[in-house]
Amino acid sequence: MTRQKIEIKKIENITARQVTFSKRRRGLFKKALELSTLCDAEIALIVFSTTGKLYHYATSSMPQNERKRYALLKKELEKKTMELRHIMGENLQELSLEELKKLEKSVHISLSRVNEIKDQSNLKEITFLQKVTISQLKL
Amino acid sequence: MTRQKIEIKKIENITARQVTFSKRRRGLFKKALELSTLCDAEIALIVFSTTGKLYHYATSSMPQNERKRYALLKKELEKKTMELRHIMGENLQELSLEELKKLEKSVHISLSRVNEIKDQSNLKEITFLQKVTISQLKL
DNA sequence: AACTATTTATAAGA
DNA sequence: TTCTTATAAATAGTT
Repeated sequence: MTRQKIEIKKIENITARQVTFSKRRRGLFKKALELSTLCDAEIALIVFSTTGKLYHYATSSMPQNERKRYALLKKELEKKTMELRHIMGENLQELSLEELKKLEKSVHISLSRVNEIKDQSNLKEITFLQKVTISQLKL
Repeated sequence: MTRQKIEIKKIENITARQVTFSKRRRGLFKKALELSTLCDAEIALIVFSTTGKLYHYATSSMPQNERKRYALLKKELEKKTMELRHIMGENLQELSLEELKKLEKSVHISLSRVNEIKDQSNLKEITFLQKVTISQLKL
């Protein structure tokens, strides 16, 4: 990328490839760290060299291996699924009074946002429908 | 890194953070792809945004099953995250008229269920107890 | 979503 | 490997 522009294809010269690998690997990990820091994102980065060496980076909140990452995703999905159910009025028995209050608050916020949307020109067509629905909901 | 040098620490402004996240994420994935191509390295990169969105890259030599399972789960999670947002009144601009109608119907069903729960005796008791507690606090 | 002034990354050379 | 440096690429702030 400098002194001369290079084409992005496998570097055949082994020495040159190793040098580039070393330089760019450092750059990549640095960028990953910066992104996670700046944007509060969770990142996992694993690099295997052709020589079999492994380089690894993961934000502290990111589980260290594949299985754990999968479990995290699964848990996250389960959580979202349950959240959705609650919002849809299912399994409300599971909720504590405190949680029910939060849910009510959420629904209120949601409805005020729907009202904001009403004012937007591209949704003018459906304003009528929304008015009818909201009056039915008596909110 | 340009126009002005920035300090590498969490960006507090949400809009600015999202913009930076989008830009740098693209940059990071590009760099990952270049490294794997130039140096024939195997790379796995996973980025989780604060909004719960998942971005993933893995060289083809990463185990097939793992990637497929992951991709599937990722898709589900993104779908659920979006559904939740819509229900919470966010990103409603993305919805078609047809989808908005469905959402309205869902909210309607949800609210009637919440009303059912309200009528249940165990909650009545809690409400009563709460009233007592509140009146006590006012003394 | 584009632009552009700078900063950062890096290819080649030492 | 490490440093240097000319140049390519990335990107922060702006529009």
